Amino acid sequence: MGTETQPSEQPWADIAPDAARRLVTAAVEAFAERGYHATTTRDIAGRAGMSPAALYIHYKTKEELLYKISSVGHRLSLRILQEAAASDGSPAERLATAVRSFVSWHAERHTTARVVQYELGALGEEHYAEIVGLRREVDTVMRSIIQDGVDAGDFDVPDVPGTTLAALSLCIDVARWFNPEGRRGPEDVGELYADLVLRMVGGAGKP
Amino acid sequence: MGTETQPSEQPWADIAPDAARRLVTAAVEAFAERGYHATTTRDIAGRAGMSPAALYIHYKTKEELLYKISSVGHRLSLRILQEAAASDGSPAERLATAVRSFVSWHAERHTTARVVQYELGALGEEHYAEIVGLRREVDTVMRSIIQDGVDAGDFDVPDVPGTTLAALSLCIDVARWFNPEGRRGPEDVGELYADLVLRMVGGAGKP
DNA sequence: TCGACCCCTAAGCGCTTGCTCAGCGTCAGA
DNA sequence: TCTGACGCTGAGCAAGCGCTTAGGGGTCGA
Repeated sequence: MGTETQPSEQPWADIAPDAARRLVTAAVEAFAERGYHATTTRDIAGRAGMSPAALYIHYKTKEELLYKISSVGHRLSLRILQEAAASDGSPAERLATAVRSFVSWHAERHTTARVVQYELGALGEEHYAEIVGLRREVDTVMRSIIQDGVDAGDFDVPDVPGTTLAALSLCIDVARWFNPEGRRGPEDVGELYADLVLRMVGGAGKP
Repeated sequence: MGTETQPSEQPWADIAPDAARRLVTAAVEAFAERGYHATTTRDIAGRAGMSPAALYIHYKTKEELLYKISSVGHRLSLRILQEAAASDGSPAERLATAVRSFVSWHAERHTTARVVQYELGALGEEHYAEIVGLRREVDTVMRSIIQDGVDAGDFDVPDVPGTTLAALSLCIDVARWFNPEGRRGPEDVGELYADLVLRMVGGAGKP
């Protein structure tokens, strides 16, 4: 709940000209609310307090804005997962940390995460291919934690790729349903989900 | 794998004039592929082998098509869940059956499910409210199975609403990532997920 | 004081969108 | 043979889309 979010978790802090940053945050809001295709460039510019033409001074196309959001968002969430995976502790502890932080990022930044996770299909071909590469890395990190637990004899997992898929799917889908007005805060969901994923790998009571 | 799908699981079998049915199936394909907003009425009509104007003889608007798909799809998936919940057996067996059939429907009919689960936001206000009601029923059914297991002492679940949310989220997200070309068939995913959800409720080895 | 530079806007272009409408062919019943 | 209902098409309308362009108005160093 009261955990202060690090600046690194605020995705757009270091985007260069002020106007460009205002445009990204406006686009994130709009894309998350209505979806990429239902959002107009006029709407984005309006939310950023500018005329429609101003958008094209900072970004070549509307798709480039989406790409920027998707790229920065994917890299940030991947880094959060990697840091958790590289931390000290048993596989169970690392898995719990990974799920907790990955999930609470998806909840805390659920507007960004929604765009990141659900608007991939609107990217151009090359941009899409690049993002798919990042997603594969996410999968690799999660699978390696689970595999470590299996190798150490701490987890009981008959199907490692399948369980990895399910665990990531669970985390990612938080972006879809999370409601900041709801009873559960980001940290609460992270805690709940860390427990559930530990149960899935059969390593709940392990050191 | 070889399990024959009942006609009831083929959502559009009983839509009245042939042309109207061709239009729904064309719309499902198009919406699932590109999303509602990125799909044009010309595209839908084209896939159904008709001129753009023909669409409006059978459906008042493009949104009405989406509503039809969403309504039929939600009712069907709800019924599948309800039937599993009403079956004989221990809570663990009923939960496994529910997850297995709910998940394999989402995989088997993943194009329909994708529209059902991810295009809600494009519905008009009244239609949206109606669909939200159906979704609440889905939640109620799943929660009651889990609660039964807790009451019977078979499950160990500290947070019933939270676990219900997670279990449904897991099932629903299958529609997003499922790939019919992949190694896992719908029945395989159903089996895997039934096991994982049983682990989540701590009732894996129970009668 | 001046010109160079950067941001920005007003206006609008070409195109696509959801949707309409007059009319055409087909076919059952009289 | 005529008639009316039905299912459909070709053509097209108004509105809105992504994006462009010409030019205005600040803020600099010189």
